Amino acid sequence: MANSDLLLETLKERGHRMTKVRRAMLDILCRAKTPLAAAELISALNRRSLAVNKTTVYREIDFLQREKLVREVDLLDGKKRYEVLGEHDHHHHIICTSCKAIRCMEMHNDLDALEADIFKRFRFKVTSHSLEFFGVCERCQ
Amino acid sequence: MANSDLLLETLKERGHRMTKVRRAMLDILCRAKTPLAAAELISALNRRSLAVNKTTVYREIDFLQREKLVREVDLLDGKKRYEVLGEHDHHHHIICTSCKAIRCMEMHNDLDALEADIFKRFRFKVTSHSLEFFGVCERCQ
DNA sequence: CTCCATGCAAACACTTTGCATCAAG
DNA sequence: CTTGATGCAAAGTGTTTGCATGGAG
Repeated sequence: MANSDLLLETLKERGHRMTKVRRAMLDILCRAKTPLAAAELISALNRRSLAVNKTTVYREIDFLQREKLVREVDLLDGKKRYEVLGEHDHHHHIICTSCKAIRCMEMHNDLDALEADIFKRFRFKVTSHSLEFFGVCERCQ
Repeated sequence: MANSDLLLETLKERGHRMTKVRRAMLDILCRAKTPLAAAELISALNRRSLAVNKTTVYREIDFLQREKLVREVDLLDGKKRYEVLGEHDHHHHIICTSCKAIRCMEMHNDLDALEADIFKRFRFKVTSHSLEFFGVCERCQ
């Protein structure tokens, strides 16, 4: 989705170290077409002949989240998933409850009006939202 | 939120048994102002002097979900939460990332247009969605 | 050389399963 | 009685912690 070189540059500028795992994880996350769970990340790393420990992966995910380069997504399948937080590629997910396929869906300013309304009604300042759609894909219908 | 007697009646009509735990859980879920996690349900049951095993609680939650009386909600705090699925009380949640307070927010036909659009674009039939807002509540700002 | 990054084992939190017993209808 | 509900212990799954070692800058 995004360019991992850009993200690496960002981290460098912030004074963070560049390691093989960090580079690979960012690259994998950037190329992923759907949010990845920790186990999927580990598999992907292994496929690149990187035998990374799960602890490292979880810690790196934490790090990338703290750096605001990655965010957590919950698709109600019992594990946390992660995706890179691109500059402008705001999107949501469509999950087929039959075949479990996940697909992303671009959207712009989708909930701005709603969030403004929430502020008016509750003085609650929305900083993020999660919005996922569940249903049946064309093939499974 | 909803009336537990109504739900009990529904279950009875479908030929299901009525037990002390089932009655109590439905009542607790109906009175809850926010979705409850399994541990919270157990505490609530204990407060009513019902010493219920966690296995029973998880199994009852499963049952109520299969019966479409309860649905799972994920508020990104690491545990599944559950709430009764009222007839017309479609709502979403607003979660303060500072004090963790949860509040519900009524909404009507909120995403119908979006879901119609999804069907047009992907032939994907949306059956449900999850939408939660994260941010800072008035008091924590 | 100094920290941050990593690996390993063990602990943790939450949820599920297997099997024996109990109780609603 | 029959079948679904319950309890208990144990296992399962995903994630986190403590501590020693390794590697980037």
